[in-house]
Amino acid sequence: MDKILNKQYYSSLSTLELSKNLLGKILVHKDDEGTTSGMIVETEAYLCDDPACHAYNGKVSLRNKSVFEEAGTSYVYFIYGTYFCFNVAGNRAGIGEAVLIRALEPIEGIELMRERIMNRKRKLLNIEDIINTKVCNGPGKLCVAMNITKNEDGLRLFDNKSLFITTAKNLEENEIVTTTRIGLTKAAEKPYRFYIKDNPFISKK
DNA sequence: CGGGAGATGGGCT
DNA sequence: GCCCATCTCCCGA
Repeated sequence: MDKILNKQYYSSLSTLELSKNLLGKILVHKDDEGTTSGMIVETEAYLCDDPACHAYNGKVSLRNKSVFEEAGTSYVYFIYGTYFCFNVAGNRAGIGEAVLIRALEPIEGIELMRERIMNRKRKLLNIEDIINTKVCNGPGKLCVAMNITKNEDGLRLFDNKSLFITTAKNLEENEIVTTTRIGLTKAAEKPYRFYIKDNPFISKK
């Protein structure tokens, strides 16, 4: 039986290790509309000495405070006036590091995910993707599909009944591809993006 | 096909 | 005012 990842799990790994280790795990969100879940297939690491990280320069604001919380805390932020991105804080409290969840392979609640994407005001309607159940292939899109918003910011994923990550199969090192991050203007060359080799649900090659 | 532009709004990363 | 860890559409080839 899959178990909810606990506090010890999150705090025992470095943020880079956590980024790789979360691949293959299951993200679950339960809310009024139902349960959605998916296997994490793509992540990116953001470290505290990294110009692309929201915690770079150490300043804590209302927006980024969750990235400084203890490992295993959710950090959700709003971007491009349209989307949310879901991260898991890494390292210990006071150190601003996080893992961005970029893509999921849907498991539970696929119809609900489809509905949410179809019903959006600003449309997310790549019909080919929706037919192929690619409804979580990107950080903004998976937040729509799983209904993750600012309300889900700052939750302790190891101690929460509606939003958490569970164990699943462990991946071999050779199933993980390491490459550069996507969409950045700063520190774009760092090899901090990880995804499951040959998995069709990643956001892009 | 690949590249570029546009939508859109909160926080100044 | 301008930036942005996005996504889709549309254009030219």
